Amino acid sequence: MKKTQPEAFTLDRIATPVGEVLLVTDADGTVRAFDFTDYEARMMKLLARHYGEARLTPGRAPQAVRNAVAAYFDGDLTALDGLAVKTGGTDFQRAVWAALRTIPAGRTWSYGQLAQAIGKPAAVRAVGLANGANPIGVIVPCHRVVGANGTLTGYAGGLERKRWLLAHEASQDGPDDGTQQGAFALD
Amino acid sequence: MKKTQPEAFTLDRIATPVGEVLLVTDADGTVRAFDFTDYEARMMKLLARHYGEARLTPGRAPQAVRNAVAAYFDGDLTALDGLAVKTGGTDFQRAVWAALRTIPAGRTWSYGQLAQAIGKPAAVRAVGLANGANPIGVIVPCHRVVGANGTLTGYAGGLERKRWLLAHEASQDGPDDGTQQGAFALD
DNA sequence: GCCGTCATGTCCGAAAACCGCGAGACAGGG
DNA sequence: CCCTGTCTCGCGGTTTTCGGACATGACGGC
Repeated sequence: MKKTQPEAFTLDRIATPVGEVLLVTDADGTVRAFDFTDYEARMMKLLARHYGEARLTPGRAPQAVRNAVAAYFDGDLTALDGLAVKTGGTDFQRAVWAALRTIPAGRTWSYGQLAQAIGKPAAVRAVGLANGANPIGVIVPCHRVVGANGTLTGYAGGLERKRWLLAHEASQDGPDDGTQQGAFALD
Repeated sequence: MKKTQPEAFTLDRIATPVGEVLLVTDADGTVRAFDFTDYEARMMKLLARHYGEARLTPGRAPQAVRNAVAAYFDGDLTALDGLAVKTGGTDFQRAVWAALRTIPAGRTWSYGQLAQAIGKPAAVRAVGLANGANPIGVIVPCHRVVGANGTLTGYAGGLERKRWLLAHEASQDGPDDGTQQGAFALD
């Protein structure tokens, strides 16, 4: 029974403008999961899938990480870029998640563009799947992917939040950088 | 992705009258696996299943364990009884394997008796399955289980060896203890 | 006696379902 | 004619489900 000790993680909770978030870090201070409190069940399921009954002990994440999160929501859009993250998942999923982090704040990609970026232009739909299975929301910016026609299509934390995040990121440097960053519907 | 460090085991090889055996022990000297060399692939598969890519380093098992094994094959049939063992597997399987160790040398049970012993008299066939999945041959004496009519039915190390082991155990104290220990076919 | 039948737990492979897509066809409405 | 909304279909990983195979044995029919 014992299966090579369950690996101990720390579970922190932080308030943000879009609701409280859950932040899971390991002993090295590397981020393992990040999600909104009202989707806690989903996060737990992903953690269980990747790490097999990992032990979560409530506690405080490293100050550097907490600061970065706060800074991001405060308007410093690149504050999260330096954070170390680690995930489980299949090779394909990890490729998708890695590509996500290359999308700059304020910009959006379509699922097709993302598929192309990882060298599998036809795996468009699978990319959507992997996107939805992202265990580290916001920090790994899966919200920066929208439909080819600009619709938001979906978000694990609720479309409302996806809309808010994109607006938050777009509002900083204005729409004059030539890309279609403002193409999503603000309702 | 690293999954909670692989747990280090020692792999020893010992010569016996029925061929070389593989003996896997952990840092505590507890036996984790025991099988015949010509079925190495099967043992590796079981180890992988239970411990997920456990690291095996060739080496020497604790002398106490090596002595016990030698003593058993030399005629001291109870020499293995004191050895500590540890396994993975499901609750059901562990129940079966635990029950196996209560069968004294020189005696045999039927699969039905074994099923009854663990409180699931109907799970006869499942007991056979669990028996076949036993990662610690000989020490956990799965060879002491035979068909209700006395046929040997099967053995992961080859029926030849099952036959040898039973004969070895029966030859020591004679058939006059009243039980059906000599009921198996010696070919 | 010999044979088919059924209960039982676990693993394994195959198949299907599931989708946070996107391109193309088509019908309406200005 | 152009633009838009709706529908259909093919795409491709991942997860789930399902069915079979087994180290058996008790039972009911022939």
